[in-house]
Amino acid sequence: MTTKAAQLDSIFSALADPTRRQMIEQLGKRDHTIAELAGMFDMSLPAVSKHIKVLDNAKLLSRERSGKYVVCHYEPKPMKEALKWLNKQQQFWNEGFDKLEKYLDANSK
Amino acid sequence: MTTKAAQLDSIFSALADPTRRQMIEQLGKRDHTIAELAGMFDMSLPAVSKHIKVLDNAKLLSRERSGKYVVCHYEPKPMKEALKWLNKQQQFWNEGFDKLEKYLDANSK
DNA sequence: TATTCACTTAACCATTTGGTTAAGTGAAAT
DNA sequence: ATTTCACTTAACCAAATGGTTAAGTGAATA
Repeated sequence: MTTKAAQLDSIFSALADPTRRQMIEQLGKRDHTIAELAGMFDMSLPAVSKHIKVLDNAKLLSRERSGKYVVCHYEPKPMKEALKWLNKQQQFWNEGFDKLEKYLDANSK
Repeated sequence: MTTKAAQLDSIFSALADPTRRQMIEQLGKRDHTIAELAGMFDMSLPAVSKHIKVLDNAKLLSRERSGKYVVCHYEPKPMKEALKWLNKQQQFWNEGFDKLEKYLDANSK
């Protein structure tokens, strides 16, 4: 199965915002409640809630109710999809580079 | 020197659009003129020109005049910056996972 | 049961984005 | 010199983004 474009759309646009990248960085270390995340950034709770929603839509995190708290948990799978695309791109580029190198080698005698 | 947030902003938002990702895929294989790229996508030249500009601002490509043509050349450096961030994120996450594994190992006897 | 706490949703606003068509520019061809 | 080709910029538009404050919801506490 190949990654759908729309999936990469939501992943890359989720990662395009510095606040959201920082949130991911924090969640990579451990789970956090929304209020904890809000405490790290100088913006209103609704603003934070919106960012979380964007990350949730991109499946970069999952939310779970724990009593009156909502705990956010980092989900690594979409990140791997992004890495896959970037690596593939680099690989193709390197192949092109290899071709050039081979050409240069073959004609350098 | 550490990658500035604004740099990753422009890279990830450039990659958030499917048309621009396809352009990068094509340019990864070989250079193309603007008109060639335009031919691959069902949109006006100005629309293509705008996308190219976004990729140029993110330094994912360079433009050079060649007679009356403008040739676009793929630049791999920003892609490496994106890969660096994603890998770092995965690495931290894996470290956390290792910690969990170690804990489980230590308490499994 | 009423209140409070931890969010979420709604309504609003300014800015950005991604497209359009029309006008401008610079090199090539006639 | 004029026209044509390959863009680029300008002006416009609708939709999306990222923030705000105010109102709504669901679980815990008094």
